[in-house]
Amino acid sequence: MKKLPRKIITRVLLYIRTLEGLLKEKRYLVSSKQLAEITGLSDVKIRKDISNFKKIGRPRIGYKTADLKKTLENYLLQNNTVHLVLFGAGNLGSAILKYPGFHRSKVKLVAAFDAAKTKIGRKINGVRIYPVERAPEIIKRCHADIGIIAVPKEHCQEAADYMVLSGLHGIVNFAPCSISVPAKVQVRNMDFTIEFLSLFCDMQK
Amino acid sequence: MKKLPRKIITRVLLYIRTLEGLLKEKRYLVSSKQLAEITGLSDVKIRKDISNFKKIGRPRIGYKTADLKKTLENYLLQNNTVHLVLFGAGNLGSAILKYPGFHRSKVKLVAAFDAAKTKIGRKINGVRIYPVERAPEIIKRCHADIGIIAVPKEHCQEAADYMVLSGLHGIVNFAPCSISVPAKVQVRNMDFTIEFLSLFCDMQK
DNA sequence: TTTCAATCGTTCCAAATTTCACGAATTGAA
DNA sequence: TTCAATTCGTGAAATTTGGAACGATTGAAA
Repeated sequence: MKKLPRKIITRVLLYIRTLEGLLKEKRYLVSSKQLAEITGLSDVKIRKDISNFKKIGRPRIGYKTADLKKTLENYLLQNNTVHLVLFGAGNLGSAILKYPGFHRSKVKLVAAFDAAKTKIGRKINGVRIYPVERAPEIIKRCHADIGIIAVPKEHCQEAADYMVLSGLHGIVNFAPCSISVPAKVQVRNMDFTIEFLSLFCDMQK
Repeated sequence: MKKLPRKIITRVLLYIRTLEGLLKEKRYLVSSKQLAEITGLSDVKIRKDISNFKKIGRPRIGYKTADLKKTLENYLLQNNTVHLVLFGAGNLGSAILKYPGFHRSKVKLVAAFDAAKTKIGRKINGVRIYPVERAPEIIKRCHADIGIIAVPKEHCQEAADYMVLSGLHGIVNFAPCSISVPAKVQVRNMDFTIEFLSLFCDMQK
């Protein structure tokens, strides 16, 4: 099947999250219009996104919540668990390690790295902290998929280099600086300041 | 002047961040091509973004770093400081309170709210934590612009309601759930799980 | 002075994305 | 059974976004 653009992938993941919530509330049927109300997207867009996968909806009825969720998950995630490693166990890093949203989901944080001697060997929320030098070895051993950068921006590129060296092909960068990596490595930047400011500018109508 | 789409705003904020970095390195001239290399965007796109504001570049030379930064800032931020309030001083909330990236930027976190009696009255990084009931009063008093949701998802909608009640028109939601707010309120969702999964799906080519 | 190379700014075009419009399917009620 | 109402799925139009091409400008070198 064809590769989907990122926008659609992100929305579909939002549908999956929403469907999970609906299932918890025992709502076993849902229409694109209801999903639209919850998510704030348009119903047509939702139907079109869904139609990338399978004709699973029934006119006049909507979708079976569980079936739709399963269909979307099968296509996007195929029962995979995404393995994450974290660089930087400071304030933000620790918060990510303790993030409860991961617990029962398809995401697992398997190791953390830090430069501070005092932190090494400790465990946070069951995840051990290693010295950065051991990153390549450990990342390969535990088959990590994605690296998270949560180090001060002075060490941002260094962390990225370790990740590339370790064979990671995906990086989520929380540091407020750009990194330089080979083209095959995908980077997603999450600069809180930029997020806040961009929302603010948007608000100024 | 015309309102710019969000994508451009976000990129321009990235240029501003990049230009700040260049100034620190005493690089007083920069070309669109150099900015492209640093940011990973295309030089044409960068020139086009910049041309929304003013003809400030000089062929064969590029842009004066300081002037360009000032031009972009003037248009987008107009010397405003964005005032943030935080709901939820747990792990993630505390990390945001301690986030060093805000210090010398246009963003200021002015108050935090939490439901836990034990946290109320404490200060984190100079920001006092108040009971949520006092949110409307305090938010109005300190002219906050944007609210950050960092509460467990069970209390997500409640936090959003307080924000709307307090007159906020922008919300950044870190909780993994959708919120329902009036149309005039802008919401930006930051679900870490979705970010990681979407990057992962993208990587699967 | 003239020429050349680099870089900006802009127009035009292609691709991607969203919205619109509508036919098809299904259920429930008359 | 027939009709009305609802909702899906989709082709087409419209909008947005990104990219290619290119003229214009500038500084430097011959």
